[in-house]
Amino acid sequence: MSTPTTTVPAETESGIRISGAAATAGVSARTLRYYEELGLLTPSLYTSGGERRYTQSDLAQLARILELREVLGMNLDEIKEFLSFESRLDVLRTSYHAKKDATTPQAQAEQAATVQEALELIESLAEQLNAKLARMDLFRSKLTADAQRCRDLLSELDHAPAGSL
Amino acid sequence: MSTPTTTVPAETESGIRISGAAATAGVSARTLRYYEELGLLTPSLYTSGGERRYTQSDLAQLARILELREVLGMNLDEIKEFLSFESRLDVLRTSYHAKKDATTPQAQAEQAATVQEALELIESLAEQLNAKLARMDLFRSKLTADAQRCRDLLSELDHAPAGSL
DNA sequence: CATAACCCTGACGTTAACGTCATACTTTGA
DNA sequence: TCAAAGTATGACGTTAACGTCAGGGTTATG
Repeated sequence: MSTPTTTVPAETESGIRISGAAATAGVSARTLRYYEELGLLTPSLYTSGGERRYTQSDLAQLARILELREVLGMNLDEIKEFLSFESRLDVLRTSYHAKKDATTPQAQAEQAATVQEALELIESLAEQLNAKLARMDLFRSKLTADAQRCRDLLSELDHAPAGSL
Repeated sequence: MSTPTTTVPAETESGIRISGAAATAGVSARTLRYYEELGLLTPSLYTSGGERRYTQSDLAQLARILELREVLGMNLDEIKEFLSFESRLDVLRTSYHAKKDATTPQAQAEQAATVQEALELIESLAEQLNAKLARMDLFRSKLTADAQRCRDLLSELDHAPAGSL
């Protein structure tokens, strides 16, 4: 309300600092630097002094990376390839819908090839995923059966009070 | 048909040799030796000369280990712990059903504790598995959606012949 | 029964994915 | 403005899960 005496509440240069980003993602700062080194996640901006500042979308990207790693068990190279295809596809989609077919036939052919490649990657991934899901489900049913047998054993042990016979 | 002149088809000392076992399991001989070193898989017998010979049940055990590793993403220590609980449970079950409650109350309490522990391990594992399955399923649906969008894009590109407009 | 084809036990090498530490610079908050 | 807290950049350390190689026995087989 009064004269703005440069009393901005926080963050001289806005964005999340590296340790904050690491903490919210549940990883270490070293991990973030390492991912950047591999080209997996580059912070949206740097301060003039050279510090990394992460945005929300950076954090979202990071979450995706971690999901690919933890849930699908991909290694960082596979993740990089996957992300690369994804972003290439995104570029294609937006550019395609923006400047509707103002492209040359050669460019169109290239685009089609990229999409084709991405489609094949995705389908192969989906196939592997399905196979894995099936095996995991089978394993789960075995597990629940085992658990039931444990419970049976326990109730037997309980209902045979001390030294019956 | 004729006199059996010691013409046995194969294997002086029976059992599968290490490279054969490794080949059928799709791993290396080094891996089998390593697993033995960690106490994960000990061959059922050794020849007098000191060579490892694997049986079918050894191979089955190996297959389980690999499943735990590949499908569930366990590391070898976790696998060892899991297998240990499983075998302990097996011992309990058979001994319990054999010499029906000829045990002391203390032994019974111990058994119950072991079963309880195993049950908890199994349930926690099942829980983690379910969580992972859910996340994977969600990922799968995203993947199939992506694939569909790829196909849409492709058909658009195809049906716009060269430089339409 | 000789010999090619395996196998044994060390023991050192390798790779991915970070951990840790030193040194020097930046940012923040009183 | 100035100290405390955080950060950057090397660079070396670490761990799991094997790979690989040497030197020397063992097995299968023509």
